[in-house]
Amino acid sequence: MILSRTSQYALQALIFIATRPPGEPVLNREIASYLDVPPAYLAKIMQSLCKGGLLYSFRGRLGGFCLREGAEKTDLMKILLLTEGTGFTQDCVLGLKVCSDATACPMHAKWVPIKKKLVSLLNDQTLEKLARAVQSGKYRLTDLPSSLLASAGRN
Amino acid sequence: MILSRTSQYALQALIFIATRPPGEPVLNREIASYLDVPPAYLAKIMQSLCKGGLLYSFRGRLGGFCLREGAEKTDLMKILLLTEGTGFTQDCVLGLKVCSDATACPMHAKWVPIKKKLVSLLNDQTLEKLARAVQSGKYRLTDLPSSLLASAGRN
DNA sequence: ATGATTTCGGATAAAATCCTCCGAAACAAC
DNA sequence: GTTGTTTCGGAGGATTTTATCCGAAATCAT
Repeated sequence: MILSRTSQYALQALIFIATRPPGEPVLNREIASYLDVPPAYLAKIMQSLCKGGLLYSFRGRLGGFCLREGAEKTDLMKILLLTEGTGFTQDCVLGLKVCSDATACPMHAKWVPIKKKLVSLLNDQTLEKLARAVQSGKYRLTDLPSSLLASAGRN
Repeated sequence: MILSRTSQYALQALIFIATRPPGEPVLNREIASYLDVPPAYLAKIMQSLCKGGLLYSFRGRLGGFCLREGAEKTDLMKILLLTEGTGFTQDCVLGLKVCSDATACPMHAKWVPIKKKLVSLLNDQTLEKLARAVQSGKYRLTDLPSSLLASAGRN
């Protein structure tokens, strides 16, 4: 799997919040139920996104989470840095501790261009863009209802 | 991490075997010590590569593992199919069960081209090619001695 | 045959990831 | 202040991944 479940939940949740009117806190419960992910686990992830500086949180009635000012401009790379750690785009495919242009694994030369494309995509995609894409109705953030699931194909 | 440890060990081991004279079995112990990976764990992986049809194994004296006939032409995709499963290149980035051109997550359209590049690279790289690259001396299969490790940089 | 070597197969342990539970603190409404 | 709601923080459980151990089977040399 290319992204951990934690990362997938985090991305989904942040994009979802970005589709909502800014400044109005969204309940963890609401996010979890919309995305169909375990609420208690999502809560932990939300917590760490707060600590990571992407979200504000409010307790009690009218509480919930909302994006920090300017966080709509946050790109996926910044988020994944929080959830996957720095190695995610830096580590050698074959697992070598050191793999640079100077001293490389046999995949390095061919791998670098793909990695670069991946990184620039992640740097380019912001929560705002992705939220708009969802709002347009052309793309989904959640699974289809299971009644339709059979006919849709996988790729 | 983009590949599991199991996959990394498997790739390293297979490439290493491909650098050795074909038909002469290589000991698990030798592979593990050369690659500096846990021998008992590597043994399990070797076993599954045998079941996957990539290796022959021989017990007893003069035993060990060697590539099946024609396995030098095996591409990385075939190997990763064994070690990562089919989802590795098929699953949706955001984790949706169904994510196709017909009904997609907001990353889908931008993601597909990168995935295609990745898949065709994996299809193109064979054990033979990679083994040659190592034999040429331009590329390494193992970590540098730790005495040099500090100065070499990470990317 | 006997002994040495090596993989095989199953059980088990350790660590990481995924996930749950619960009491406490913060906050709003009454 | 009391009550209801929500996040916070810590503890713990479940599952998967990574890793170890050991007896058994196969193989070869003597």
